[in-house]
Amino acid sequence: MIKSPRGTRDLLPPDTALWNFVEATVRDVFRAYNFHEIRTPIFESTELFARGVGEETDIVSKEMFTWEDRGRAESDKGQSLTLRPENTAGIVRAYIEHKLWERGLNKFFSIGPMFRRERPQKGRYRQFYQIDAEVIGPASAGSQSPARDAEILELLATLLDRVGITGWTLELNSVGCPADRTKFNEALRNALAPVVDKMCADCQRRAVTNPFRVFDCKVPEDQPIIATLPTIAHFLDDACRAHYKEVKQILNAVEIPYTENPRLVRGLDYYTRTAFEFTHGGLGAQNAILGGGRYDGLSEALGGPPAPGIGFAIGEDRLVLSLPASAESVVRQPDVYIAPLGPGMNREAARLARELRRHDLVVELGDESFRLKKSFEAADKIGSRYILIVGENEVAANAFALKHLASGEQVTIPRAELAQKLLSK
RNA sequence: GUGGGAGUAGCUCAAUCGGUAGAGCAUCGGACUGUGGCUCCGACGGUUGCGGGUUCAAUUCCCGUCUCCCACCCCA
Repeated sequence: MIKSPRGTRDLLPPDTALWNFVEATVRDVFRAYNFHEIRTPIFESTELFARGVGEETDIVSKEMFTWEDRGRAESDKGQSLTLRPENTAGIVRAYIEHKLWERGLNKFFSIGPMFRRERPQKGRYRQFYQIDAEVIGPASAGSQSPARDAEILELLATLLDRVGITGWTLELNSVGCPADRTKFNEALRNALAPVVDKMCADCQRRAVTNPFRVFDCKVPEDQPIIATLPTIAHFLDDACRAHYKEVKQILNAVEIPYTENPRLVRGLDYYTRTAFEFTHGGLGAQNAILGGGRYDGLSEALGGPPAPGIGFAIGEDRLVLSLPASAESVVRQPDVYIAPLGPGMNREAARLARELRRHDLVVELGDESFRLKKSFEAADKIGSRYILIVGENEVAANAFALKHLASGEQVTIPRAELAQKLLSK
């Protein structure tokens, strides 16, 4: 049997209804904040991600689905292409390619699949879905304002509330400018050097490869040491510090609760200043529903003009996993099951179904070969409100037996009044 | 990529010491030819994830492999 490839999965009804509910709600929220949809390709040139996300990141160095184009044209041959592992680089590429700075401030959202070649586990798939938003434009259009950061965070709080997720936590930090991070990194290495041999094996490795990660250590014995290490907050320059402060003050003004986490870092190279995550229990080790931050230097890194921006990516799979159990039944059930009874009745049933569907009723259609009992069972099974019997007697009288399945109440109703009856509760 | 656990009918799970693979639910049919849900009866359903090995005999023991789950790593 051919199975779906590792780390991919089929979304089936009724789960798809839940996904559609989430996406419809998300679109409503974006509309209120004047965000507009952008759709970019699902694969891009490999170079885009190498430069945009960063050669040294895990994503680029070992998680991308990459192949070489076999195109016949010389210009295509050997072109290295990659299934997008994230969406920000592609959107910034589109910003540059279409000279979107001419439009001032761009507020985009996008929903679609991303691909990373990781080992799957709960809430982590090789094809997964992200709901992205990006605010990008020239600084003169206000793209660098802390007001944009706060608006994004307030939007997210609204969005999670609207889809029905409770118990989320907003974790907030500022990772400063690249220069701040260089200074911090150096200070961290210096602080670790004399104590690292007293720490666990993982930390000893992290101290070399990625000192930030030492903060993630869960070994109790290491905590006193970690408490003494410097945090990025001490290394922010005045402008970054002021920016961060203003973001927090606006959040206070709009009453969005947040937790400052000076140890929060993000894995993609392009982040500057504001960095954030919304976390949720019940997701196992992958507890981040979404993450994001500011990327003031990304456009230039990709060969574009200066264009500060901020964005986020929601893991839609994780968002759905975080929904309360009460969110399960959002499927609209049929209003009526039409039961043709006996030879030649399919034709009349089809005409009736067509009429009723024009009134925006949800109609399921049986088959004339079914015994009436079987039609009833089928109508029950799909949860239809009514069953409509189309037999010889009904056709002759041009009036049909309509039975309410839950109450058992049955009436004979003239054809002309059918739709009205079905529409009225 | 590393470590651990699990894989038996569509689903949830049994199967004693290695001895011909079973139940509930679901599906289909019948009791019941134009009136459902309940009940009863019956049927269908399996290369025990896949491949190899040991054995008279493997769902069971061994090896490999695939997938999922958990953790690491990392991220959404």
